[in-house]
Amino acid sequence: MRYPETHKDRVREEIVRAASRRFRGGGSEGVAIADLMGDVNLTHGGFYRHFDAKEELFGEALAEAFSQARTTLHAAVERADPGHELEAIIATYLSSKHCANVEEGCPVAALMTETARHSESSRDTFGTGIREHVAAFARYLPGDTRKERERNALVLFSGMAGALNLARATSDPALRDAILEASREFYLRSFRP
Amino acid sequence: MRYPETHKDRVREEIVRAASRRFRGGGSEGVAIADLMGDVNLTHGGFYRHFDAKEELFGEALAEAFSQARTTLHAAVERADPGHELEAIIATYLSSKHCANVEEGCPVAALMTETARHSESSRDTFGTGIREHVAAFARYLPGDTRKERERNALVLFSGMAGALNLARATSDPALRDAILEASREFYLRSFRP
DNA sequence: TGTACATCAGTGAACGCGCGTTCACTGATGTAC
DNA sequence: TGTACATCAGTGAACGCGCGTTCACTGATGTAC
Repeated sequence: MRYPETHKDRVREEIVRAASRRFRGGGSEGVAIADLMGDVNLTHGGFYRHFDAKEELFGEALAEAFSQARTTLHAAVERADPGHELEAIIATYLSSKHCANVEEGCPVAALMTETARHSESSRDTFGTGIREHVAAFARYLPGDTRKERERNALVLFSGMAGALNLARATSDPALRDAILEASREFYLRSFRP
Repeated sequence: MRYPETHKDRVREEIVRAASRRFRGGGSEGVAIADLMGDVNLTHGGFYRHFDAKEELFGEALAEAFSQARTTLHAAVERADPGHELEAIIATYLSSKHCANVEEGCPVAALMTETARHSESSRDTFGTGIREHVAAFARYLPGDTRKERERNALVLFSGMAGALNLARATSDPALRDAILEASREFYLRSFRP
């Protein structure tokens, strides 16, 4: 059957979005192409009308995840009272909700380790994502120069990603909440102007 | 051929040590049993004389990695001048050497994300490892009560693990060193009594 | 003391399964004439 | 206006490979008699 002109692009985007969620949840190796295509009600054979290889999709899914993460944090900042943006960033990132939602959460936390084993192109996407992320949120961190604020942003985001991962790795809910709360308090105290 | 009485135990330990390195380097899925057995000059068939399944080995390798990590940090603390133990811990953990040596490094940094997808037994091993680690090093952190010192230890180790992972994920050596140095400085400043 | 048998770590072929990738085919619609 | 052909997203069978796991076998040494 013949499809409307916009059809192919829309399907492609749907695949990328589905992959972006799935990969964050289970890693690239943990998700089969047939599963991904099933998410958008197609069969595995059609995959190669849209992508040359699974690895190509991984890179695009990574970029999509960074974009989503940025949108989420931006929204939190927008909702915050003026002067309390940093609190909003920390509270959002280290929330129980973010902890429970790997699939819709930060790609750095979810894919930090495994991206090292992917193609150079995917690693570049990861590096770009981080630089953009830091550039976008450095203004809410203390520091006299932009460079200093960006260094602080790197420390904050890498530290929070570690805390989030550790919280996710523990099976004891009490310990999980303790990690999140202790980290929220610590980073807020450390970086509040 | 018949082997000395201690033979089987020694081989088993060698497999666990090899696996402990390999799994940290490439994750469980990234390493085949034939590779592991090759590391100790055996073939894959013999594996099941020592373990019921690959997952059993993963758990033991994880425990071995925690033990190694603890030994390394203890040694660093022992070498430090009295009163400078925390500096030694931070400098060792966030060193370029640790960053470059995934295989011999911290299992939390290397396997945090993927352990969530393993057996309950392996996840328990991970949780126990973290609790022991925190209990062992909390005394070098500030805090009026043991509980407070342990909370600080959780924040410190999760934060450092995040920084180490981010450094490892970036392909740009300058950015990598910047992350490590900024984090060393930050955590030292934050936790020095 | 010598002989037959048991033991058991290790070998390597084989099995089975999952999964990435390929490919011949489908069928609805657009286009050429 | 009608007819033959081209297009191309999607289908599902098939291929090939890696790898976890199984299994019959090996062969050196210990043990029973």
